[in-house]
Amino acid sequence: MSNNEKLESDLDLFMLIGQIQKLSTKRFVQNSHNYKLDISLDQWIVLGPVWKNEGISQKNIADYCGKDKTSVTKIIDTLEKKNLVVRVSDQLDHRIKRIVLSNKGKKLFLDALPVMEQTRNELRTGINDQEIETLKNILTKIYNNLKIN
Amino acid sequence: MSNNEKLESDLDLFMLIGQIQKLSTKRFVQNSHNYKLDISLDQWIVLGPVWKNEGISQKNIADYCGKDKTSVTKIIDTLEKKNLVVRVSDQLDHRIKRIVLSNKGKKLFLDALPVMEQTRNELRTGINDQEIETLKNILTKIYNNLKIN
DNA sequence: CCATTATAGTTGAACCTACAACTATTTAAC
DNA sequence: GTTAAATAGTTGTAGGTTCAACTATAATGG
Repeated sequence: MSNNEKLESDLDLFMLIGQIQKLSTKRFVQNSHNYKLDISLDQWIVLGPVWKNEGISQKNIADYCGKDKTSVTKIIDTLEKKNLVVRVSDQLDHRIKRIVLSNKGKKLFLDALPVMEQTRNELRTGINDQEIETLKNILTKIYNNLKIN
Repeated sequence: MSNNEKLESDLDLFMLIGQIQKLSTKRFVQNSHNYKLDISLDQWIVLGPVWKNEGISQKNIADYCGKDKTSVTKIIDTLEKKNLVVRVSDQLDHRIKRIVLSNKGKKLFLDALPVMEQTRNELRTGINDQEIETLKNILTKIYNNLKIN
C-alpha cells in the first residue's frame, strides 16, 4: 500500500475530521514557531476568552471553549507556569478562580494573532466564502446532532 | 455568559471541527458502552486495516489511519494488552512487526460495526446525501491544503 | 438554623498525540 | 564488501482529553 493511499481514496467523515483537526493543530504550532512564538493551539484557544473577558472564571472559559473543566485546569496550569496568566480567587465566592492575563500573556496573545490569521488562510486556500459558509452550516448541524446528550 | 453562549454564536471553523471531533469520539465510546463493548474510537480505527489486511505492518497501519508511528505503537500496545491482536516479527525483514487479529479481536471488530453505524447515523441526522457529499468535498480540499508540507 | 444539594476547581488514572532520540535492521553506494 | 544512509519500531517527555473521586464553598429548603 502506498503512502496514504487509503487515506486519500475512501476517507470517511470521521477520519477526515480527525485528520484535519490534527493537521491544523500542527500547522498552527509550526507557524507559531516560524514567528518565534511558543504557544499551542489549545493554549491560544484558552487565552481568547481571558483576553475578551478579563477575570473570567475557569467554568466560563470551559463553556466558552467547549472544553472539559479538567482540561481547562491543566491548560491554565501550564499557562501559569509560563507566566502568561495568574489565578485570582474571587473575594465573594471562594470557589471561583478568576483568570487574568499578565503583560507577557497579553503580548503573546497579540503576537499570535497573525499566526492564527495565516493558519486560517492556509486552511482556506482555494475555497471561496460561499463554500466556507456552506461548510459551517453543515458542520453546525452535525455539532447540534452530537451536542444533545 | 450563559452556557455555551459563545460556542453557539460565533463558532469558528477551528472550534467547530475540534468540537465535532471530541463529541463524535465521545459518542462512539458511549454507544459502544451501551452495546457492552469496551473499545475506543482510535482502537477501532486501528483494528480496521488489520481486519482488511491480516498481517499488515505498523508502518502501513500508520499510513492507512493517518496516525503517527508512535501513536500506532502505543495503540497496538493496548490492543495487545487486551488480547485483541498479536505482533509477529516478519521472517524476511526483521524490522517489521506484522499485526494479526486474535479471535477476540475479530469478534470485537464485528460487534463494533453496528456501533459505528449508529454513531454515523446520529451524526448525519437531518443531513441529506447531497450535503454529506458537499461536506466531504470541501473537507477534502482543506485536508489537501494542510497535508502539503 | 441545619442538612441536603449544587457548584467550582483539583487530582489521579488511562488513553491519545507529537517530537526527539534511540536500537536494530536493511539497502545503497562507493 | 564495508561504510553510510534509509527504514521500522520503541522509549521518554510533555501536553491534552475524559472519567471518577475528591475538597471546599455556596445556595436551598424544611
